[in-house]
Amino acid sequence: MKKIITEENKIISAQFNRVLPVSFYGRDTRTVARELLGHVLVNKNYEGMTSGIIVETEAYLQNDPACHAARGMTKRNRAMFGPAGRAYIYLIYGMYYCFNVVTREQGIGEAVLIRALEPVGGIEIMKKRRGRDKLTELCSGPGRLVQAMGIDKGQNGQDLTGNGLFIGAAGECGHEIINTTRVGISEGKELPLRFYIAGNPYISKR
DNA sequence: GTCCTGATCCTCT
DNA sequence: GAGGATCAGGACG
Repeated sequence: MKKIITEENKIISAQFNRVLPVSFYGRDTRTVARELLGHVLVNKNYEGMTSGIIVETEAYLQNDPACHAARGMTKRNRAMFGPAGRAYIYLIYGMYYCFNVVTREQGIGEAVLIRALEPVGGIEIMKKRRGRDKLTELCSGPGRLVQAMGIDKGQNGQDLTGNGLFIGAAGECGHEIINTTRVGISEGKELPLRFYIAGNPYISKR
């Protein structure tokens, strides 16, 4: 399993120009969360380009008590109600940012939280940003991957099909996907809305 | 205005 | 395994 993904890295690296279209995101949130696994998140800025394979996601649905959008639109969660394929970035615990991908049609507040990446490109930049050398400590958690990728709160609402921040399409990986319950929430934790690639060493623990 | 909470991570013990 | 760091948004008055 691990070998397949590592092999895939080289192929994916050459395929960054193929970007997932808006139609990919404008579907059922659980489907998007599951199908995002294996694709590649890319961020380009003045420091260079960083990228990683998405290995862990969580779906947040509109009628879900754990979802920020459950109580309607506010200034904070406005991006979740925007068009599909946009970024929703917010501050958590006063210190860390979480990166989400907006799904469904405009006006519906649903999104997919990206929880972990397998680092692929710009690893030296990631190490510098994180102050860590171990690959498994670069992107294994929502706050960590935002820091490693150099994602900024100013990118909240940004179109993920354009330049700079986007998700590149990877080929069929043939990986096994585990569907289980979410992490770090108090309500709605019984719902099986977390997805990750079986046996991947880069998923967040717990 | 004040208070409280939280989709986390890191550093200790 | 426990607790601290740190702050924007939301609830309330």
